[in-house]
Amino acid sequence: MAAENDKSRLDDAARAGWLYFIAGHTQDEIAKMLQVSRASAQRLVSLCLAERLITFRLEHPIAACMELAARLKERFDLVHCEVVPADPAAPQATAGIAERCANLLDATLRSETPVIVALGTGRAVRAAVERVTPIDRPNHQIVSLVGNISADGSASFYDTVGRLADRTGARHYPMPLPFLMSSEDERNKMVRIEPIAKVKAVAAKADLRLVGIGQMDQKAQVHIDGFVTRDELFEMMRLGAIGEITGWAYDSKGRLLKAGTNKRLTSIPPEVPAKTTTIGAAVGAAKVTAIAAALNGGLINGLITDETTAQAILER
Amino acid sequence: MAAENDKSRLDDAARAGWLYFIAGHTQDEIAKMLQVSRASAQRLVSLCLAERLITFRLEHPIAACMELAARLKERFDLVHCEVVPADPAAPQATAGIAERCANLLDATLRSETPVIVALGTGRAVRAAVERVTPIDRPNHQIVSLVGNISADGSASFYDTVGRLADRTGARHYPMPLPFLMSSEDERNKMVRIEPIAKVKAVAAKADLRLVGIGQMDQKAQVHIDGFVTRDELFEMMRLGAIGEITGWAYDSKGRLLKAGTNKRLTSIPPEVPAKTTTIGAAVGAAKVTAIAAALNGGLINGLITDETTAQAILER
DNA sequence: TTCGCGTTTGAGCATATGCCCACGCGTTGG
DNA sequence: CCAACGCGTGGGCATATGCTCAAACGCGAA
Repeated sequence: MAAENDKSRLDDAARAGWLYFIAGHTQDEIAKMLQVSRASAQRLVSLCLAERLITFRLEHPIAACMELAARLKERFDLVHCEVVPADPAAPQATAGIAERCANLLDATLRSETPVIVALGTGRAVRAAVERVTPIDRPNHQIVSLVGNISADGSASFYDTVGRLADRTGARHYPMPLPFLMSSEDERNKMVRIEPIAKVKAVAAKADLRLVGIGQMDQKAQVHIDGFVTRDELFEMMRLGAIGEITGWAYDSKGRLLKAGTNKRLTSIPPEVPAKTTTIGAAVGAAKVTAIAAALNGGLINGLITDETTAQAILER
Repeated sequence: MAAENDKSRLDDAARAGWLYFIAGHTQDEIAKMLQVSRASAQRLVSLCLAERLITFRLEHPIAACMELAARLKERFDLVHCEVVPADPAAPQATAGIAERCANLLDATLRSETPVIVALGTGRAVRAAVERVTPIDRPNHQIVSLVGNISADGSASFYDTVGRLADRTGARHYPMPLPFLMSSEDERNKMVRIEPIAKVKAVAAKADLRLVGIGQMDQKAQVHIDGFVTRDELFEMMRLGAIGEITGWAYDSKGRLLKAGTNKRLTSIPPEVPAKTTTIGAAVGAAKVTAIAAALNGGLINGLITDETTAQAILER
């Protein structure tokens, strides 16, 4: 009896679901057709969903991305996650994620109330800034998390802060320091001087941090860009470094190293775990380990990546 | 440019559809996520549907039935159509359709305003009547479309009208005539006498006609039940009869024959094309041709059948 | 540059939906 | 046998949705 009842109820649920989703009738119409109250029709439709009698299939590449993003968000407890379709023609292309980062920046900067945006390193971040829609927001503040003077004394071409400020009229705070100081003592001295302390103070209040994620291997961007020497890189690798965010090297568990270049680094250190919305932006097979570690260590609480990379992170 | 735009628009539509149907967000939430107005979010979801980016799949046997019913309704312009799941154990079982017929009768009779229900022949109709929920509706009227006296002079066991009246307290009008008269003249005389004319008048005002559909072959129910002789049956078949409704034989195009037993038949003739809601109830491979012809000829404008039969009708 | 045309946008409203509550019916346990 | 319980039901309300319409926008032509 109970089974019979359940069966007929599920039949009705299926009927209702069919009429609702496939035939496109309203629940009122369905109620009349099935000779029940509208409330019951609603329950049947709802039951149809609950019992998974009906499934939705999205026939579009985006679907997989949405799925991956949802899983990443769930798994790593992220406040924000976006996965863009992989570009088969250019697996390393940052264009896709840069567009999304720009969109995120646009959304943040659109606010009328003053916001503080902190920027880290990375090609994606730089490309994102180029794509931000110009908008006049003089009350916003843009702050750099990393020194913009490279080893040779020239200003780094990663002048993302300046670029973004240009587009928004916001006040900006580049960090007028070399990436690395020559010693721990000197670093500690420098970060206490007034202009730097000011930058730190602003950064500490940031509403959004957007940072690149670098892998620490022979092709590490920090080395390629000349911020750390080959020897420094190898030392950090020996110490267990597998990734870096704004220069701060961390190991495979996402723990910041307390040695090597990290002791001489002028960059503003990440919060651990991230409390401020801190979005990592990175793609590529080489970065999978670094991204996963950053996620596990709570160095970031948001991620923008592509389909291939997202897949790899989840499959680790 | 246009293509690029369209593509990104479809991407957004897919995103919106995913968020709406799969993640279960409201359109308001989606609007915020995608940085558009709620109205636009609604447009995106709607576009997602229109572009068939998303498809619904109902994982339930009922789904196929609903689909078949919709196609039958469309193809033959029916006012009502139901297809019940085929019972693999008993392909000829009328239980399923009887239940639906009973449901239809229930629904009709539940009305407080007086209704007139006309009943034809058929096992499904008889079984349906047995399943009708008793309800007190003394103002309704139940009228028979066929004579209830069989050839041997006894009252037919198809006393569906009486049974249904018992269950509803409705006034009922059996047709106190033999199924066939001995000649056309006699038939014409009989149908003009007062009690019969009254039945005809009531039947003409019926709100619902529920009729069985019989095939005209060697296993024709009208012959098995003794209403027509073997010779009469064969004559009708020779004249092109392939089916009958309330005894009225028709050909493969659904045209009523103007010869043979039809000239001596006392049953109330079908409207052609059916204007009153006239529901045919029948299942079985043997009846496919007869049902299809009745549909094509407009002898019925509604159908209750099973999955197998529905499939066969559509594949003809 | 300005004008006009077609498209897209967001406010607002009528409608549909989801959900809470009190009720009634059938079932179970004492 | 009755009371307590669970479950489904329908009414009613707050919210979400679909749609209309006027305004803004972009785009191409003069």
